[in-house]
Amino acid sequence: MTSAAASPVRVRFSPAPSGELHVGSARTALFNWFEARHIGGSFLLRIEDTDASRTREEWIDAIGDTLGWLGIDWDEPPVRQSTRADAYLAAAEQLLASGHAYETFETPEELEAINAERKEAKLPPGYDGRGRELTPEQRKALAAEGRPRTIRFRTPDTGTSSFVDLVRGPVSVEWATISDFVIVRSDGKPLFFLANAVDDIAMGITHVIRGEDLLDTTHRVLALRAALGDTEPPEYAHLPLILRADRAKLSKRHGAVAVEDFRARGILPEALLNYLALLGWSPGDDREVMTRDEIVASFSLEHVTKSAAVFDEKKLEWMNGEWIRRLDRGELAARVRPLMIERYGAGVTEDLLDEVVAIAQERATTLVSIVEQSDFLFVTEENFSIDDDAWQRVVNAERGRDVLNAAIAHVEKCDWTVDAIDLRPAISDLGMKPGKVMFVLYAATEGRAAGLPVFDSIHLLGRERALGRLRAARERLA
RNA sequence: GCCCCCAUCGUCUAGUGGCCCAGGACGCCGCCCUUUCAAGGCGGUAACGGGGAUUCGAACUCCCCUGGGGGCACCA
Repeated sequence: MTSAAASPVRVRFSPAPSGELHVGSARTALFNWFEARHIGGSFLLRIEDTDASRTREEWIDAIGDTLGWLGIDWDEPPVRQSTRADAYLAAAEQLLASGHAYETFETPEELEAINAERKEAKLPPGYDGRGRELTPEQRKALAAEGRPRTIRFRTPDTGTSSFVDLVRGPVSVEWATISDFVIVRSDGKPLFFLANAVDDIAMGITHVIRGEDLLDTTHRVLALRAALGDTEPPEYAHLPLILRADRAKLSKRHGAVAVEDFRARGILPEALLNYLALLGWSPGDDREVMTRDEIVASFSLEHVTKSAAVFDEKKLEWMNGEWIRRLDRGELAARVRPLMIERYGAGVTEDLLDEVVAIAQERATTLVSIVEQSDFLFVTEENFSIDDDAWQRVVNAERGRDVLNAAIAHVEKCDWTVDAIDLRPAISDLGMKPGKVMFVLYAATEGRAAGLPVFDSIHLLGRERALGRLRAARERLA
């Protein structure tokens, strides 16, 4: 037995590049990374692109970008499985030679027939092992017919496969329920199980941390490793799945599931990382808003939960608001700037950006909400409009016209500072409670009944534009 | 159909036999503050799926049921 110091922890995140990075995958990546950084081990990246038909180059780059955005770094150059076919095929040959695997020659139609039979017999889909005892001559003859050749791993007929999962404890299954599975396809390409086993051995992976959807495959991979001569299998930790609100699996068909979707919506990486860390893990105390470093310091697979977790976007947004408040103003401005420029173009000056951020930071929940709330500053006067609900409230207000008149009179002659613009005294003079009628001013100047603090907004708008909008509202009301 | 995993407030979770007639957070509701509100403060609502067993004592252990999820293919 080697000591812990002699065998440092090595974990890997191994996405299949068949789309944008899903939050579930991101969570898996995060937990691996947390474990590595907590222990001081290595975090590696492996691109599982053995299935060329599902792989797209741009997804590979996109995954790297997304991980980078989250602040995840990796310690060695990523391994591309598509470049390692020789190693997998060599392993397959080794298994063939040792009798752990064998060649079969069924056509797709024949396999379908086998599955139909098995279904009839109430057996799980799979293979019936009919090719196991073919003689070399028979195999040669079958191949000569031009039949597809695959390589299958011979699973035990009896006995039990078991391993101890770091989060679930002992897990076992009867071998009789697992049929011989394909490790090399008829097109000569290796399959997941083989590539996985070979690479985990080659990369010296010590801890496999992945989603619970892969729990059952562990028995196969372990058998494969043993057949390949491996004597030091890694530890396995299967993370609970992330579910939608209706407890169905989180999928791309319903709402945002890609990390990039949340990024586009103005979720901060700090917040998403923090939220994801708490889906299936807790520090064991009451802390919730935690920095990456705090999470790394406290992380332990022992505190990983066993049951599936529902992804709660409301809580994510709350947490995002917490993070928006924690950033210093300059940093927040830097995060908002690109979104502002994308949306409003050159009109976004540094001064304006800085002021918008200053007044929005206290209440915002997403970056995008800050951008949206400041739209009234960038719209031209011709295009400025008040949304229908807000206007209806103004129309229904008892003394909307009086409020507008008072505001106009004040704004016409007051000093141009936020403090001087304060319209509360003018409204109080009318005998009204400012808080009750302020929405009239929000509607007139910002176009909606609620938004960024209105005195600051008027200040930002400038006297002429603000007066123009207030007067326009007064006229429209007449 | 077969196999595997899971089960505390609506949601994320704390809880590892007495500290629990179950704690925190989000959400929701109410009140307060207030320049609207998506912010802040205070308070409230709300859970151990059911049944057995073990024990002086069970949310915590065991069994059964129920429920939820996952896997099984030449996807990963």
